[in-house]
Amino acid sequence: MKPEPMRDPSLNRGLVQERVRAFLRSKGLPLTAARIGIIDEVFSSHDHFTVLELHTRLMSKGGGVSMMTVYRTLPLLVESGYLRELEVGGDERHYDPNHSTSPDHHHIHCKDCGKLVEFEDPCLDLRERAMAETMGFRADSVVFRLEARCEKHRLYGACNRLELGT
Amino acid sequence: MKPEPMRDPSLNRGLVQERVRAFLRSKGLPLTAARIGIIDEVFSSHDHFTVLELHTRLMSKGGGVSMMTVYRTLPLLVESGYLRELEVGGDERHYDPNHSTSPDHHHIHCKDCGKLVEFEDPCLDLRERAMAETMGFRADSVVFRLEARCEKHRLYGACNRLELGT
DNA sequence: AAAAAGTTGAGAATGAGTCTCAGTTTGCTG
DNA sequence: CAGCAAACTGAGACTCATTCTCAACTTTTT
Repeated sequence: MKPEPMRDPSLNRGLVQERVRAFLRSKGLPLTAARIGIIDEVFSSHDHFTVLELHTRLMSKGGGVSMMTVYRTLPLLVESGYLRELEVGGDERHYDPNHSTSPDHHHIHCKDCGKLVEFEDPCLDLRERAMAETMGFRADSVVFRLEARCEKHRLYGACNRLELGT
Repeated sequence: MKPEPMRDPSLNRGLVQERVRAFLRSKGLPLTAARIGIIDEVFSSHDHFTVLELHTRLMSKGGGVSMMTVYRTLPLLVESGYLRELEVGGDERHYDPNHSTSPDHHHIHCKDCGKLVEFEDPCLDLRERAMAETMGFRADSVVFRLEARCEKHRLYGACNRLELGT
């Protein structure tokens, strides 16, 4: 019996795109060509990206948008709840378009290879929620990040769903 | 019966300062006046600080050191294991001089008030270690950060030692 | 005490992100 | 469909933390 994939592919990206557009409409914000292009591109894949990477992807597909517009639009998508801003150490901002399909996944960031890996751990999730509540925080943007150094290539293995007791 | 304070004040700072100096010596690095002044100031209190804050403190106490030297020295202290670099979102780097006295504490960062709060949670520590090992990481620089929005001033309450079941 | 090795700091450079403002697009209303 | 107010866009200037450079200076060694 295989473990389930971390994300449910049936929750398709087109639906997410539509929901984000609806969010903008609900805020009374014009749905410009630039915004549509950015939304489509952001939610066309599951990959994490930086602002520059996204801009490059947009340019290569002919959707000519300036960096400035990308910088201005991404916070709107974050506000919609469908995009998450990752806080990886370093200069560049990283984004994660999987927030809606798998809200409780976390990240491991390896300082050596720079790789970002996602994982799930229901036990950690419970603990986080309990802690946030106990301390009077809104659990709204709780972030767990495991910052570590991996030993060479032993990194890419059993990264999903630990089966530890408790 | 009061809860114990999070840090043990008996592990005095003078000892930490001596250990850090020994670390530099062991690396064959000259113990210059600038480095001694920075070490003394960093480990003279338990407060988190930014590079600018530390520099200001040094200047106000007559230890005239340039920002450049501060920038160059702090990574050495991090390497010694007695200083920790915090990864708070934002432009400025934050440091935490409590790594040696309380290595397994974590941080809550409130985006509204900007406040950094430390807390301990042995359950989370175990979980972290287990996960790091399972995934083939060196547990050496595991970091847990709870990034959240506090509801006004409900933040400052039961921040230490949660007593949740398992 | 002089040479070798490493450190220091002022100022220039870098680079991600922000600001500005003139010109354009959007969505409404008649 | 035209007109218009309100909002968006982008080129380039700007910010600001951090890094680079290199000549002058300490520290340590011989």
